[in-house]
Amino acid sequence: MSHRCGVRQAQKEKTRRALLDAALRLLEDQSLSSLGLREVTRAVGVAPAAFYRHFRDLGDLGVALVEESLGSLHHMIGAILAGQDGDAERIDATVAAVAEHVRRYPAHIRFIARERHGGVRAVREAIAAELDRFADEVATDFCPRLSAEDWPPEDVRMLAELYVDHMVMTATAFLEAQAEHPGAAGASGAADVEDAVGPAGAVGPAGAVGPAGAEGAAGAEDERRVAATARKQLLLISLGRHHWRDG
Amino acid sequence: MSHRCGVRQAQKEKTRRALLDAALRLLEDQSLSSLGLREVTRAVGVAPAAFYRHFRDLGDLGVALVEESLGSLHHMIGAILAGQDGDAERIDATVAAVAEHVRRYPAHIRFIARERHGGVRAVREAIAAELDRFADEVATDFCPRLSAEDWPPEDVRMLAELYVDHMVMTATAFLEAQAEHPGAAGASGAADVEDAVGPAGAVGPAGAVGPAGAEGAAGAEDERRVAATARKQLLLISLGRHHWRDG
DNA sequence: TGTACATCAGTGAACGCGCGTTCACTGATGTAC
DNA sequence: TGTACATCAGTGAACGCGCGTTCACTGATGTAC
Repeated sequence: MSHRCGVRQAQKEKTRRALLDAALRLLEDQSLSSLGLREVTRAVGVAPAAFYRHFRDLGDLGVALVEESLGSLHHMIGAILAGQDGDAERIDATVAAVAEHVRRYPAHIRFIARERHGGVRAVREAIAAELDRFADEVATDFCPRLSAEDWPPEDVRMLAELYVDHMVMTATAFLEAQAEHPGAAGASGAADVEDAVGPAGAVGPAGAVGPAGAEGAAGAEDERRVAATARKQLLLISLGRHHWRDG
Repeated sequence: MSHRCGVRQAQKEKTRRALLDAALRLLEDQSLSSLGLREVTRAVGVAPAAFYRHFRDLGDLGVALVEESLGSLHHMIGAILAGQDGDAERIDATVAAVAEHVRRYPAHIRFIARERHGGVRAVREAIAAELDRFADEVATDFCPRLSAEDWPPEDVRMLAELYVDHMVMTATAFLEAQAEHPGAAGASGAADVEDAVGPAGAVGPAGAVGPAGAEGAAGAEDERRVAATARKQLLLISLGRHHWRDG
């Protein structure tokens, strides 16, 4: 048997990663259902037939990209929801974290936004399932806070879904704001996108959401506007949440 | 000159409509960037070359579909926002109207949801511009209510964007709920989709959102759940809105 | 009303092209003894 | 350690196919007199 062997396994994994990365890059300018198998293998530099050693078809590759794209978000949100005290602080931290995430993994976010309602059923369903799990987590993290006020479970779920949808909405808005100014700092290739600990080039610009921002000028302002709107909307939702059980 | 002539103009318009309708139907199962020109002309029953008498390319056709798909929503929302008194009543009316709209024009809504972040730039931009106009209208309709309480313009805009995004979100959720049970009543073809005054077959099922509902069974319940969640979320937002200027 | 000419929506054949998939193969890596 | 055999990731050629676009054309509709 060949489970957990050595060099060959590693080389195969390397090609697989290259296929995923190349596809993700190509998907910045088109949707999955118009992406070509030969287009991907050409970008990687392997024969078209090699594709089939890793994926059944492009839908299969798409499903793999979904898990990769949304997996990293889980930890981020969990950490934020648990760690903060006041509403305003938690909201600021959340919006800043979303902005940073979009900066670091723009292609992943674009992929999710594009394929969430895209033309490939398997991918749509994978995204829906993952976002559902997301809402579960948010509900669980909020539950201790809310059940003390006697929130029925379906109301907790309702709130969690509102938060998740708003997060996706905000991430997409950040993406569009950043797409306006192509001359940004974090113009990294597809290679280092999966390093869990981000490269230095990706940490810097995230700080620019705050005071600094010697960037591509036009886009940074859009980004601040998106952040301000998102914060206000979350604050308004928080106000509603506090008065929910009043009457 | 031939402006506003007779038979020939009418025949041309008829073919154009057939192309739009056929494309919209085909787009229920795929995205615009994977739709083929020949696929559309084949469905209509004309030669591929005939397409160019009406549209430059499929992106051009897509932009035409955007205006058609979102145009009908303007009147609906305006009428609802202006006409109701209490928060709960207005919310109920809005959610019911969105549900009915999705039932009547499912393909239009699916098209907007799919192409809002899809692979064709011109179409994305057309949708963004139209949704922006939407937010303007909502802001204008809400302004008299809110400026009495000294809402700054950017806060009004923030709220309007939240409402528009929530409406798109809700419409999409209804769509997915209805997609679960294909045996619904309003299974009309692409032909009568554009009649402003809906056919009898389309008015019926919309009423089923309320008490009745002798439908495809599984999907109707999903739909009620989506409606209940949307109403609660809008109610929560209303609560937040009322307390917004408190501090 | 009738005739001669202009317009132009739709035709159908042709083109070159890149697609997804298949197949027997090669040769480096892994395994057994 | 050395040898003989097995595995299997990647090759490259071949296939049939449908694509978008072009072009000169046809014939019904529209216009001028």
